[in-house]
Amino acid sequence: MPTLGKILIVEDEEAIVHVLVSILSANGYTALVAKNGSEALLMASSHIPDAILLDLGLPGDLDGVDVLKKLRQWYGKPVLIVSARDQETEKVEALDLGADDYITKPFGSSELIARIRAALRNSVKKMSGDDLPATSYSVGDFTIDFDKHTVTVDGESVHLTQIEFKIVELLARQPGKVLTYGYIQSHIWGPFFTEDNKILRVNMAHIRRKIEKNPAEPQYILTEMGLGYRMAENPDQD
Amino acid sequence: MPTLGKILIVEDEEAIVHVLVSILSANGYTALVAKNGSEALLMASSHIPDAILLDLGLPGDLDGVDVLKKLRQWYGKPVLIVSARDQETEKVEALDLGADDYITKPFGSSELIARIRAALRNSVKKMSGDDLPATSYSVGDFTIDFDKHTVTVDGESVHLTQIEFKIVELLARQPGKVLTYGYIQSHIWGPFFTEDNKILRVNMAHIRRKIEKNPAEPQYILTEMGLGYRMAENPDQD
DNA sequence: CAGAAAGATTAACGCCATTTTAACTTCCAC
DNA sequence: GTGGAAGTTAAAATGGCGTTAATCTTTCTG
Repeated sequence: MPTLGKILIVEDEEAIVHVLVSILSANGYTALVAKNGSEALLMASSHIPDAILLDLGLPGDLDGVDVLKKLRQWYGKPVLIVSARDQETEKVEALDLGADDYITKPFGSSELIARIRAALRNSVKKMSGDDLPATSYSVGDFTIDFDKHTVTVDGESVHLTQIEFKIVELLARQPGKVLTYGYIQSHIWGPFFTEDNKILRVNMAHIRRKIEKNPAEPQYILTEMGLGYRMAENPDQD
Repeated sequence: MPTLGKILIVEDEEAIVHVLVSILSANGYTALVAKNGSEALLMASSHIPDAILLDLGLPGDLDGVDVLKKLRQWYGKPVLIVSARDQETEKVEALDLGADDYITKPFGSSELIARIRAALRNSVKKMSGDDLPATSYSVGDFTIDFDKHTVTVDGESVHLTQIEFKIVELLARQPGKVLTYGYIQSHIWGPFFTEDNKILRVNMAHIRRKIEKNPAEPQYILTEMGLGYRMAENPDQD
């Protein structure tokens, strides 16, 4: 029987490694093991595994988050985080850095295998990138055309600058979903955006002054305090 | 008739063991028995039961809490605590360590079976997740969408603040399971939360005022006195 | 190439949603 | 009843967000 894929386990605790290896091999996967950060990067680059199981609590100079950052610079396949407690902040950080899923100990063998399978499946889907269909989005009297790079309110065309348009487009491609400040900023200004979000705030003020009838009570782009912004959703669609 | 599942009973008192075994087998389950901690760990790893009934008051070097800790490093299936008296601190500790539910002696056979069935159902649901983590949860007229960060009651969208949403999300990701005050607080306010839980109480009042039809008799988020809160479970759903 | 215009970033400040504190009431177990 | 635990409400404190204006940078244009 051919192997279903090579999985790299990055984990320092012997006991956990043992459990993971037996689960993986029992389900047709080949397991590789790295016990610290630098070893993980080495093995990843030499063996190019199909997926990586990464423990965030690693010993040594390179911790889990560092490894994830380094990996994401070139490694396009799934990285699943395996973490002891599910600490919200850790989880958000890891997912923001591009982790594909987050598995909390303890987990059953079937859950682990299911997650790995799902991640592999999604990665294949992502590669063959078939979808990017929507060419425009509308709510109420607001319309944005992604192709033509135009925005209209009440039939009146509105001029937005580069950055302003990008922000609105980002939001309008996932209407109804809250996009965090960090998420928006990383997509507009690249991965090395400043911690502070005041630039985003003034851009939002500009956008609202242009597209909202009453900027004090926005109807198209809503604020989620402490989180980010949300594009209003059209109740009829989606 | 095929068995509904293997249940491991960890209990030292002969009489109780006898009662439990007869209840279980009368209801279609296969019962295994371990009389102390090390025996329990051995049987768990060799037989991989579908659930474990664990008495906290065990004799020997390994007490119930120790067994639970060890189990939780690899065993992902339900562990139900069976405790003699209403020893609240013990129960809180066990729940914090990841126990799935608790049953207080004396208990009726129907209660025992109901709890076991619920635990097994939840565990199956969790495992069979062939896809990524659930994106929403509903009970009755209440729905929370984890992705979109929205909550609706009776079709009406309800606004929750950052902290309020986090609390509800935490509960809704493990419906039916009691989350202790300490567990909730550590997940919302980080590991250095204050001993007192009055802030959590205030937040719960706000949440209930927004989502419950009659906050005095909550139907979605229930209070477990001395322990914590529990999200109502919908027995009918998928 | 210079000067102007538009855009992007920075700084400062006031308001208000959110969070926390505090005081009190109600509920439940013994 | 009594005492501890949970629920409720209102007020104080905090900090996040929106906004305006000033400064710096880029692009456009004659």
